[in-house]
Amino acid sequence: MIRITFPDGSVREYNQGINSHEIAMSISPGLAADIYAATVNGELRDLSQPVEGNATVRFHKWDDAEAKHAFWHSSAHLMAEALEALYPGIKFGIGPAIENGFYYDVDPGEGRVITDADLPLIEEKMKELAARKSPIIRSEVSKKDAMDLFTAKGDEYKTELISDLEDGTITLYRQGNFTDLCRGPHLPDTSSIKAIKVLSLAGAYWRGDEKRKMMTRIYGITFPKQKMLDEYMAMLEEARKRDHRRIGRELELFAFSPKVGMGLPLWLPKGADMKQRLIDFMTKVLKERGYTMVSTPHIGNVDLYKTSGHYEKYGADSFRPITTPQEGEVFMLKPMNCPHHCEIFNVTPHSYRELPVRMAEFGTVYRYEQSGELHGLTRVRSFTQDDAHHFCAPEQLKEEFKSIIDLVQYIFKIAGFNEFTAQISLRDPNNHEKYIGTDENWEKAEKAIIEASGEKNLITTIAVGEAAFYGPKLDFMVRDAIGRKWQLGTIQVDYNLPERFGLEYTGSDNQKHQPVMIHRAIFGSMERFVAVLIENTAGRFPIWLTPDQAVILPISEKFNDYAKTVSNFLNNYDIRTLIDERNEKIGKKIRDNELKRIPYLLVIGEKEELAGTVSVRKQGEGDRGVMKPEEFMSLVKEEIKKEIGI
RNA sequence: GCCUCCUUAGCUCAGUGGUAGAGCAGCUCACUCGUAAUGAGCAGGUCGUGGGUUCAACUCCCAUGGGAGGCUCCA
Repeated sequence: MIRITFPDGSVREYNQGINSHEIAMSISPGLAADIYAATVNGELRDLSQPVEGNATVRFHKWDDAEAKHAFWHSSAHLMAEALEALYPGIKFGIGPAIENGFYYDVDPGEGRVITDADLPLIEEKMKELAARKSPIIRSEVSKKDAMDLFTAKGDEYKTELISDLEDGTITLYRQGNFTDLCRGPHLPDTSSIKAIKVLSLAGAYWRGDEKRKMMTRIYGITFPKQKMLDEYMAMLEEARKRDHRRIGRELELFAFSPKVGMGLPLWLPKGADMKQRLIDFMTKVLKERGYTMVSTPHIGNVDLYKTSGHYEKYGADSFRPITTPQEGEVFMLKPMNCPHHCEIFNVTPHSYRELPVRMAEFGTVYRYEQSGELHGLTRVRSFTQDDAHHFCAPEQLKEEFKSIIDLVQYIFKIAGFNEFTAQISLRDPNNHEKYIGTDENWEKAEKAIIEASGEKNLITTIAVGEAAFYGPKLDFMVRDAIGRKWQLGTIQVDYNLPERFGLEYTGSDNQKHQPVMIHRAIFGSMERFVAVLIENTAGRFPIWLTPDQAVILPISEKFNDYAKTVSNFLNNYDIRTLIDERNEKIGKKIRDNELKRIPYLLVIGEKEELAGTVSVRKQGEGDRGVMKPEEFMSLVKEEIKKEIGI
């Protein structure tokens, strides 16, 4: 008999050789049907693997990442089995579970191409195979046997993977006619894979190396219930509707023109207006928080970037240098603002009494991103950073961090991102050569970040070894309305540039000291921030920010004059108000303006003109009743005050 | 950059080896209207660009521009 301990502390006894699935079954068949993997003595295992000896067992239901992982990993194998049946001789790379579903990288073989039209066929085959309820069988093999098996099959990708593995740790999983090299864990059989969708195709380099072969990556997702798949597909559809590129065009916020150049955004009047409003708001907040605004040119002498080290690091991947009629004179488009800011710091001598210096700029930078990397406003070749640099003494780091975290929290709240997390990136303690700066300073900085985050109650994860070579950092991730994560703000400590630019200040000891530099951005870039804002709000922006706050809808052209009176009144009070003067029925005007996401629709007709009122309709919510223009104005002002406190 | 796919009117999309269609948007006219699409008419495209095959190309082939998804979340 063996003793099994459960997470709640209870203990049950079983015969030798029992597996997790059978244990779950003994508790209740309902539980057994709900679980997909088990953690046995802290190790993630197949349900069908026997439990040896006394053990603690924790079952994983669907909501656990471990369960989804096993489920999707087995689904990847199921897809591979289908692919092998459909395309004999196909070769397999890797096929992992991912955050949403799974993929398999395959090489269909010379001259064979898998296209979108094939996806439904693969899906059908998977359904057919899943219905066979084949058991998924694990086996441990020697390195040699594994090598022989996949060599015989001619699968050079698997043999390459095996050659990197330790003998004695290699396991295979087989279901039906398909055997795969795999660590597991897996489902006991394919019967629980009920809802299957093969989603898309993509190219992916073998082992992520662009010098190696391009594999065909097939993405899919599966669920134990059809309803869950339906919900997932609905979520994808919702994400598609919120796509900032689509909404950006519909609401006339921004555009791209191949003639201007790919990745170079054109801000249309409404989008430019919104962007400027964000900049104005941020500028006001920064000034209140002890920042000084600076402004620097869009180009800089190549020597500037040689000094900063950016030329060496990014020069080859960037826009080409700009030459002038003057022999030997070379400029570059500015890829970042920091070198310019360092030179501003260097213009005057500094005393410890002035520190910290907080220098901010909405600086437009230019980076030659690879054409395939470009994406809407989130990945562009010219963008405006809400950049700032703090120059401070090492002992001021923690306070500076706290002030920035505070600012980030404030701005995110106003922008409507109520849920966010932060990642602290520290250096790899075993690889000191990789980093610049003294151990003492690194320890100080890392301690400052960790303590500041703790004191500001940030939810953080710590990533060891993820720091930049020049310093540790703190990155912020927001979660949007449909659960997607976006990286927005970043705070980075830098010991590199102060050294390269010879920055210094005079301390209380009358000695020269090197300041520490902090790079930080809250929005990240105006482009990216607007994109995330669009996707988060689906174009229903906060009223303080939205391009048009109200639109007046006259019932007929007879009331256009009264509409002008009301619109003049509201515009005088800075309520951004339009009139829909088109000769259309009121239903049509309402529909069109609802689709434009204008927060308030003011219907006016004979009754309103006689009473001197407006009939207020809130976007997406419907009729709010009749009120005087003054009352409506106060209502909007009140709402803005709630949003941004002004 | 690389892989797969897409590229037809301002937008969303049909379409066929015999030189183009719809809806919406736009314009004009009528209606002067009460909370998510009034009706009629008009106009709008050398089918992304450049080659090739063909009696004939929007359609087939090649090149090129642009767009979409993706390019380790590791056996």
